[in-house]
Amino acid sequence: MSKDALPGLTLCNNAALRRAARKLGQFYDDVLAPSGLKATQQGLLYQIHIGEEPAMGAIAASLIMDLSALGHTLKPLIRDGYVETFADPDDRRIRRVRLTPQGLVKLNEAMKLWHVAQQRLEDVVGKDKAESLRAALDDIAALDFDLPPATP
Amino acid sequence: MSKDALPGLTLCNNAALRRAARKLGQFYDDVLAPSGLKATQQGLLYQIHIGEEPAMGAIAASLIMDLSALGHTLKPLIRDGYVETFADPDDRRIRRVRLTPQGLVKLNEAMKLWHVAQQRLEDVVGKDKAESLRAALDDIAALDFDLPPATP
DNA sequence: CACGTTTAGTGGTATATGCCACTAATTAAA
DNA sequence: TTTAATTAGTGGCATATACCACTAAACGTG
Repeated sequence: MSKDALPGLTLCNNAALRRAARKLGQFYDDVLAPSGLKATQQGLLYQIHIGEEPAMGAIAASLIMDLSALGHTLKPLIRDGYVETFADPDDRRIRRVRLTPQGLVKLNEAMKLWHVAQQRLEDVVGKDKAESLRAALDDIAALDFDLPPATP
Repeated sequence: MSKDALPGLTLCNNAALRRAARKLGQFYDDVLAPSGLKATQQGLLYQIHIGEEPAMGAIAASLIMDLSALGHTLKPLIRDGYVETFADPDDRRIRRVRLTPQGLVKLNEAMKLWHVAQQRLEDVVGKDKAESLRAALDDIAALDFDLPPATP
């Protein structure tokens, strides 16, 4: 017994989620490491890729991420030349995002590694279990906890 | 249709996990806000509390967190006087951690709010579903992806 | 059309987390 | 016991993410 030195007592849904996220994040990051991308970056490039030059707000909404957080996360990818932004000509408030050619190459490279990670995980936990886990996580992501306001 | 502007396509286990973690984290953070603690901090205080003056390494192992990350996360809590560290007299490499009296007070305050969040979540998703989700997450956390090395 | 409001992003600040290099303390080996 | 290897943390640097205050652009109304 070297690992679990303390009782996990993971009764907290949020704590359990973060813990699992750290674990899984490390795994995906490890597998993706040869590409030089983190799993979060690969995921972001992918999200941009599947969108039609998505606006930042649209990406943030899809990822359930704060808009400013997205802006910050995007910076290293822009700096490294994988992504570029441009103002929407019809509404100059809107900034759209697209992959550069190098970004697309890098994404393809990372996707190969992603498949490896994804496959290895599903080998370990089982395809069904992984699928139902994702479904449960999507449920969480889709929840609507409107804090019961006084409706004044 | 204002929310999901892009197709979620959450096929990636890791992406789904992070997305759910952002969502749930925001919810717990919102509910805990009156205490001035983030959900991560409440969880960390709790983990310290249930341990017997745990060593940093033990806490990090329990939370599946990098040791240095734990050190960083601990800093604001030490600065705010909720936590203190001290060297183990039998092995001065080891730093043990404990709550200060104020830390205990703050934890109790935060736990009340935590119960609210936890309850509200379980009201929304259902107790069984929450429980099985936690079980699945604990499974993930307990996985052992030893990258098949060449075993030289 | 001028003014107030809403919408989309940016920049600053703070926490969360990880990796790496380095130090201190222990332990194991020669 | 003197030295090599292991263990526990620290500090620096980088990304991930959030909230807030602020700017700019578009909208809606009188």
